[in-house]
Amino acid sequence: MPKTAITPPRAENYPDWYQQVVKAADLAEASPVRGCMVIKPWGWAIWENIQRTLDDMFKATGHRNAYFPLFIPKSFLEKEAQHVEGFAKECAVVTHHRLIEGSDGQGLIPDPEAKLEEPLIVRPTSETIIGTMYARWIQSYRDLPVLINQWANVVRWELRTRLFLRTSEFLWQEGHTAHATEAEAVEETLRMLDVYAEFAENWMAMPVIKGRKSEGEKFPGAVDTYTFEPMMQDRRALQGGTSHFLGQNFAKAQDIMFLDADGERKYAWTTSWGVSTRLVGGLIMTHSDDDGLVLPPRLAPAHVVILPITHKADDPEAVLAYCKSLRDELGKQSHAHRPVTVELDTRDIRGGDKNWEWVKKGVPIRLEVGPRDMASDSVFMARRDQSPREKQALPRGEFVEKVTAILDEIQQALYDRAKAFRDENMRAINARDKFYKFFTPKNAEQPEIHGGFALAHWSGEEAVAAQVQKDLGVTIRCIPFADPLGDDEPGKCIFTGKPSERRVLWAKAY
RNA sequence: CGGGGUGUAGCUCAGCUUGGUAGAGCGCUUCGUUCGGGACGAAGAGGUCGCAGGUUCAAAUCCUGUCACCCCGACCA
Repeated sequence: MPKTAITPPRAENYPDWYQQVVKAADLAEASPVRGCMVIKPWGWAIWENIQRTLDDMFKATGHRNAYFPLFIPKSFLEKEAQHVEGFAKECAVVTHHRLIEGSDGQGLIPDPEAKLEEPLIVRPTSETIIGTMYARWIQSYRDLPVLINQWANVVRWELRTRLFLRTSEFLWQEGHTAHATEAEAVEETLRMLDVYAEFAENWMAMPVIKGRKSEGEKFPGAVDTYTFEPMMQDRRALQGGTSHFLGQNFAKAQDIMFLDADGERKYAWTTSWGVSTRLVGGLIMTHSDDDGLVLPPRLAPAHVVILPITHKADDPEAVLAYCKSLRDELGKQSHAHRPVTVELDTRDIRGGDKNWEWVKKGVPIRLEVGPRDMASDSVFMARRDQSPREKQALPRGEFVEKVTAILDEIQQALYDRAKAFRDENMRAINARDKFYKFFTPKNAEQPEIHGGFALAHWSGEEAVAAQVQKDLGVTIRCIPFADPLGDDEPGKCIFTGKPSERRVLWAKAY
């Protein structure tokens, strides 16, 4: 029997560990369609919780949901030059609208008679189609701001995919707003970045660094891209989500104009912002351990799982009844705006298998309830943030009363642990050779987990950043709003010696 | 799109060099013993060996073609 539920452990082969966690928790699996995944019920339930929470936050900041088409006429994509350049090479294209029987057993082939006049692109993002509609809707400054979000799937034909982190089709939300003034649009962009960061930290228990993307890393067509970057347990950064200030670039490309109070016709200022199913990948890589998935209680599909131990009870039905009443009682408690959710696992499989299955699924609290507990009116509890073998007996009443507090404690413990890990692996670096050493594995054949977040001065030259990326695979993750180590002073670029306004965050990234 | 590799049972793979018509482990089903813990024994179900041609008395095995997938790069939420 392996010492841990997941083989290999993180330290041995991190990418493989990740795949095994996804598989063991039954979150998703590869589908027959290249690069596209099937999200299974447990994974989908996590996504639903993410969606619900974010959706509430979007509504609370004044946004409404709407829906725009999956297909975008090719010409729309062509309107914004940088935008085309950024996305053209990874688009799925629809060219026909009918299939016919081919000759010689070719099977079905596109009907040449049914070729589309203009190809349709499966949206890689919806700025162009939504902007086109905004151009129709916006006439006057009184029509502004337009604050709309859509939950949708998008397709980017990625060459290499990984479950949740990068799939050809992925699910996301994309907010698209239009404003009368630049200041308002910038404020919106930053507000939504804050919403994301708050969600990441308070719900996902995932500490993040907020900042602006460098020129080389920003969204195609944006004036400024803002991002939040958490550290995964292999010390790489994950771009959690982005919020873009689009200036008037898209408004000009799509004629989004309004008549202002001063009687002048002006271009609107637009923003867009999104997070995707990639967050599930981030959640996994932030908290999970060598025994599988670890879920923060606030997003867990189930808070508590009850494992009845009935095999040697005189009266198994009585144990089950005890478990059911416990479930109902717990369900009356609430945690983070939703009722405490309880799974009662009555399946006829071995207790050990059953227990480990829920360990691997990451449920925050497991309760073993058997005749002994029933006799003493107690429960036997194990927490997912502690060792799988660490269990404690608690009086039933006390447990029910404390369950919310225990869940809060687990939520906090996960955040603290993730933050401590990140802080341990983040440092200011003031010399080029130290920087290169930091990001170079000791064993090049089988690179161990190394590096982390480096805060180093950089003068803003893209060529320098490109060279670093080429040498080390390290990129500028963001120009932090506030230096996470507290040094916001200007200095000199560690690569060129040229003046630098502030330290920027460097890391290997997903 | 470059470089490497692999397609055999639900999964992981052996068999291929030296052709003789299919194997293991895990998983699954049933029974029994166990069990506050990922146990053990017995019996059983399950594959036209990616696909199409060719060579041969005979092809998982040799040849040709083709498709798909994986890994490493480049690109990317």
